[in-house]
Amino acid sequence: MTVQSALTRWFGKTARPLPWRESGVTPWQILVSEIMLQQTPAIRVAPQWLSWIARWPDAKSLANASPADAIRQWDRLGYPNRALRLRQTAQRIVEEHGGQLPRDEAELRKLPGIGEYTAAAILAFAYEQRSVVLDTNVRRVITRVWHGRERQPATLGSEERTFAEGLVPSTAKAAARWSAAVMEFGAVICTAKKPQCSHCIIKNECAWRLAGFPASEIHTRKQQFHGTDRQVRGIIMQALKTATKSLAMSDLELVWQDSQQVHRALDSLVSDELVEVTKNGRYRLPQ
DNA sequence: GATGCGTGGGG
DNA sequence: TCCCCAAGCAT
Repeated sequence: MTVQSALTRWFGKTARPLPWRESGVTPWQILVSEIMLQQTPAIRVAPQWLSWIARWPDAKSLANASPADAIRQWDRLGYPNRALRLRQTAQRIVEEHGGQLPRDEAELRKLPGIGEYTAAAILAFAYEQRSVVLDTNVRRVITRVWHGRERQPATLGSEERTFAEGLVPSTAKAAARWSAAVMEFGAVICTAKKPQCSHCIIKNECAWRLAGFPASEIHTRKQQFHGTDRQVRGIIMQALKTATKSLAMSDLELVWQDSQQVHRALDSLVSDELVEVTKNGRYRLPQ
């Protein structure tokens, strides 16, 4: 039995009951889940997806919502730019695609917030087309099982794409199932931090295990979060989301000790159109 | 191609 | 406490 069929069978038996996997979920709703899942764990997305879909079940309804409503409904999923782009995509779909999500990869990639991974995921999971779905889970599983290394390269290159494409089954349905299976396998078994190798059904095929689990080099430290503009942006957005009216600069300067940094973070939020300046020079979510 | 962009949970 | 990481994208 090939690794592909083993993981696909495993997925069929043990897949987590995530709400966007239920029958009757539309391609648009799959897209909403994919945007929410960008850099956010599925367990945190699930309840937010349910309430979002209950409020805005299709592109048209979201297109008619205000940015402020979308940002507030996004709640604390992080990266609120995603909420804005999702709403912009809804408007584009209504205006340019008759309210229907495109089935074409190039058309999907033109939409704000949809990149290489998300376009491939839509093709596979919403339309059951053959595509090369390469997220962090798939890259990690391929690196370990086929190349015998612990960690994938920092940047995704053409060699990785070519190799991954060669693993995708030729028929559309099998390809879509494989992508779902290998992603799930990376998310719950072949995890980054504490892989469950004792429960792994392909341990005898794993090049990483056969090589004795060699550790990869520690990569350069990421940006520290505490004290960054990112943190201040989050605090400002939280203040504006909970406010019942617009806030003055003097209000916002109270949310962080460094008022220079508040100014800088606020400027970037305005530039991102996550914050609006009123005629009176006050601040609020974009109406 | 490196960097910026939230938030929360786990070790 | 601190650090890592989580279905990436845009610039």
